Amino acid sequence: MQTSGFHTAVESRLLDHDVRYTKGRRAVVEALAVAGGPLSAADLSAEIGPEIPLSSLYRSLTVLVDAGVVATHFGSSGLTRYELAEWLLGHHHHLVCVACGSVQDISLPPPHETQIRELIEQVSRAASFRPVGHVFEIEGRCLNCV
Amino acid sequence: MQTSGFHTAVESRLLDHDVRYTKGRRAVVEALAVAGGPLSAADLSAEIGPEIPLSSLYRSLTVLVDAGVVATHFGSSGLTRYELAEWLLGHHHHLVCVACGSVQDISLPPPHETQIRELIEQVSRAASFRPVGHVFEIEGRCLNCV
DNA sequence: TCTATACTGAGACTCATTATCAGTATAGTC
DNA sequence: GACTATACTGATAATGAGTCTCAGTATAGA
Repeated sequence: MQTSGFHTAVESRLLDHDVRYTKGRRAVVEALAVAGGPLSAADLSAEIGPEIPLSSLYRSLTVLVDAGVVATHFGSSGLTRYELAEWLLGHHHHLVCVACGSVQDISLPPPHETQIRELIEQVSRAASFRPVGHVFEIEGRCLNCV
Repeated sequence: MQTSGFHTAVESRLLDHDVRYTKGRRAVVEALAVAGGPLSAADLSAEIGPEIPLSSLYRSLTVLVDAGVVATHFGSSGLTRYELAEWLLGHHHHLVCVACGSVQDISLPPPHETQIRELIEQVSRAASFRPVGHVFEIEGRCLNCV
């Protein structure tokens, strides 16, 4: 992924939220941009290095989530993972490995995505539920854990 | 849901795992059986009452999960919720309220379920991924939180 | 350069969950 | 029924992800 282009997009989005695009926040966005799926805070810390302490990392994540730049993902194993929001990364879904816990992004063929959207409309209407998003994940074993 | 019938099924399953079906474990299964969606440990404790302390409750849950009687669900807000396994409850999906965190079970019309299964096959094959299950959740606002 | 305010780093803290350990209940055997 | 091995429980301590606090630092705007 080209990490140069969207830094300005992220920066202007943060400015809209009266928030600066500092070194620590930039490091988080950079690390998420090159990842192939959502990362935990520990993953991020390992990726970025010790120059950003965990407390600052968590705070950066909170700010970025509030500004809609980063999305949270609560997958298996019960720890929070983070990834860039869909307006940066595009709509996608996840392959979750039940053995090693890794998460890989995939995108679905457009007709299937349409099917899912229709399904959501139909089911939500029946349940008087107002949908704002959906999670579709395939659980299984990745190439390394077969 | 009739809670009488499957206690014997659960008991025999636990016996297969060399594990007893004790009062505390029975209370957990009973509480999950009457719930309309996955419950957190705190929910369960409130439901069951103080006669089962939290430490025992968590242990019971661990045993039941290991035996395949209970399934874990890691939803938003980062806390683990528990529900009866699919062989007891039937295959279903979730409506997750982003406001109050509640989770409601739904089942999809069979043709849609078939669509999803086919989609999973297709996507997994393309990614050399061996699927064992899937999560499909609709996020939005429930009737109480509109 | 000055000032107000946002941000950072270190460490204390919270809270869900897990581990420990001594005591209790239970199944199987005599 | 008594005995024994083992599973189970309850209380409590420990763990670990994530949050809060506070003093010090950086930055934007004047």
